[in-house]
Amino acid sequence: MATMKDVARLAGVSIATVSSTLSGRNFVSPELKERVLAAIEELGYAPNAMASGLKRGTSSLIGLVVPDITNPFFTELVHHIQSRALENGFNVILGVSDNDAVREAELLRHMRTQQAAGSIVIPCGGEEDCRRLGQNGSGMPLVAADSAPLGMKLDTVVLDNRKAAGIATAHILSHGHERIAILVGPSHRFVSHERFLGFQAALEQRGVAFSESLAKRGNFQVDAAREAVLALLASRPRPTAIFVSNNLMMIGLLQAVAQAGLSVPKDISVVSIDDFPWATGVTPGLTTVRQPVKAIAISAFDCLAARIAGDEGEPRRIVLDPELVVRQSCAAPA
Amino acid sequence: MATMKDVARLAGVSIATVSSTLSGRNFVSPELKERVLAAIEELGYAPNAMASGLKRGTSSLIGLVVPDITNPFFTELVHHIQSRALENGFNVILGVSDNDAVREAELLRHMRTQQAAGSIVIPCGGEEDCRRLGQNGSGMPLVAADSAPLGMKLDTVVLDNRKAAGIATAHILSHGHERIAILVGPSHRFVSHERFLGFQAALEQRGVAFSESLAKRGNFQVDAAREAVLALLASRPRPTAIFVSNNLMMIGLLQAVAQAGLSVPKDISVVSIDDFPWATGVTPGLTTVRQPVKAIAISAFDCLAARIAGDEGEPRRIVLDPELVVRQSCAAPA
DNA sequence: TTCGCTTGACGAAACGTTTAGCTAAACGTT
DNA sequence: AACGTTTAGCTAAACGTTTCGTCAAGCGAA
Repeated sequence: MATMKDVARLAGVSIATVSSTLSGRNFVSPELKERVLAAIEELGYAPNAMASGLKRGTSSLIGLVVPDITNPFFTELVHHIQSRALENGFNVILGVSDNDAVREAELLRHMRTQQAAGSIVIPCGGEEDCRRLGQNGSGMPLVAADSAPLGMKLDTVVLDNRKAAGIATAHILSHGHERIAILVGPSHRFVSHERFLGFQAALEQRGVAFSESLAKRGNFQVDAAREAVLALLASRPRPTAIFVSNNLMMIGLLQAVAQAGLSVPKDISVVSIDDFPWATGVTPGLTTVRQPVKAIAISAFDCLAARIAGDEGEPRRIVLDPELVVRQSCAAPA
Repeated sequence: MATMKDVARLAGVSIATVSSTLSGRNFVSPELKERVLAAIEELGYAPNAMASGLKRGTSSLIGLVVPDITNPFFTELVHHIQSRALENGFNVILGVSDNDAVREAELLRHMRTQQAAGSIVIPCGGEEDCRRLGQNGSGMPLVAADSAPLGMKLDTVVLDNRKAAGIATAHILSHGHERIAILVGPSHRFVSHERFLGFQAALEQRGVAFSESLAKRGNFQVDAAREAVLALLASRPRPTAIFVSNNLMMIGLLQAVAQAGLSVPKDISVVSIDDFPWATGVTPGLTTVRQPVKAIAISAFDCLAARIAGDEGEPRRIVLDPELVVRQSCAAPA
């Protein structure tokens, strides 16, 4: 592999001149510049980011740690963060924590070892684990996105979860439903709690009673949601609508409804949080609350970039607004 | 950020001893080992992969370049490659080429600059672009997965695309269909071509005529597929079944069928290549040909790992078998 | 005691960059 | 002509590791 030394020798200049040519930090005469570029071309020289990073004490890598890349919401987030990073000259090291806080911490150590200039994490743990993230003494800037509780000593970028649940619930209520069930995520997660509160608040505002028996607390995954919905569908009186607080649980719901031989929205109305890329491919189209995924991604990256550039201000919290996407899965009760 | 020097000073040993303790390459007495570990703990020392990589002339990074991370098939591939890599002590730099061969090449240059020990690429281009990948003179080992044409001078890991199309088509034929349409991907892509050939061969074997008017050539994307299917559904005599040669086109198909007020499989049967994580969430369940995603991922990584370890053998081609997953989207014609 | 041998630990030289500091040539002033 | 000033380009010292060769101490054998 050719090095600067080789380029310098071939071009008949010093390595400092090669370096200056490449970085543009010092003036190099057009004549030498040309010779250097020709030598680079001829040797197929590519700079060595490790050497340069070592010397400069930083890298153009950022870490990105997500709980589960197959969840389309996270996939899209990764996608947007990656492309924003690329536009800004950064490469992304991807880590999948698999919803395991221990692995998450381990991956962040990896990022630090790789000298990542900073990292973005979508915390998978409960509030306790998140608090530990906040005490990241590593010196590597860290930004938490999506499921960051209040009070982390970090920049955080989150959805207004209460509002998201609120507009979903309000939409259901506006069709005249009164027995509305909810699928809640894992109780130790901040996101679940917020969405649950938003749901309750919306009911209360409309004067509709909340019944604990209609609240199913699961784990944000497909299977648990299916079982929960089967139980709901078997109960009497059956709820006429279900608010589903994330996308994976929506899949479980669809499975359960099909299995019970019922149909949406004739027998039961549903609205969920998290839009799907394929929400338009199913019949009926699913009414969902869309997160501003791209805006979350960009805000998170830009926060991180600011920290990398040396911003030392107080931790910021950016809260973004959801948007209701009305399709056909919510209708008036039978 | 603490360095080995700091650790050495605090432990009262040389940096060589610290290095030996960490790498285990030389024997260190238990006593010193303990002092070193204590110092590491106290200082919160983390090794600097750039320095070590620079010295050793290699890194524990691998590049992974995919055309489009939001396609669930690629998402899953990324997921499995990432976890296999992690198990083997590698971190993954993710690059999304966005189906652009220029960007793909650029990303591979990035990987090289970052001193990736090797890269896995899912080529997005046609045969011409792929051939260029084969002449990668960079010295960085490269493995192509999923859509690699024959004759690349690279290790390749691919699905048996002809067989995949064959078993899908045979399944359709076994229900008695005779007017079978096909949605083909972009014609310059090897994968499309192979799947098309598999389709034709299966028809021929059963003595069913192939009609060019029932072959719709698209771009593997949702929108084009929807339009193509709308045209097919409007044609008379209408085809009774459609073979869809990838997952995104399947979404387009579902949209078109809903838009035309028809239903699967009553009015039209469908079978597609690429299973979806949510294929079970739609009604009716989609009959698909599943790619052995995990096996592809593992093979690709293991090939790369062998090259990184110094394997200098001839380029290998690993061909893996598809599997038919029967659900409810294919029935007898009306 | 002396000699070689083993062994745990160390010193110092790389790895490929960046960059501070220097040199010498070229120029404009007086 | 002598002087300072500018400037293109160079030299060499880092950056934090790994690793080769060295060294001193401890040991058994002669």
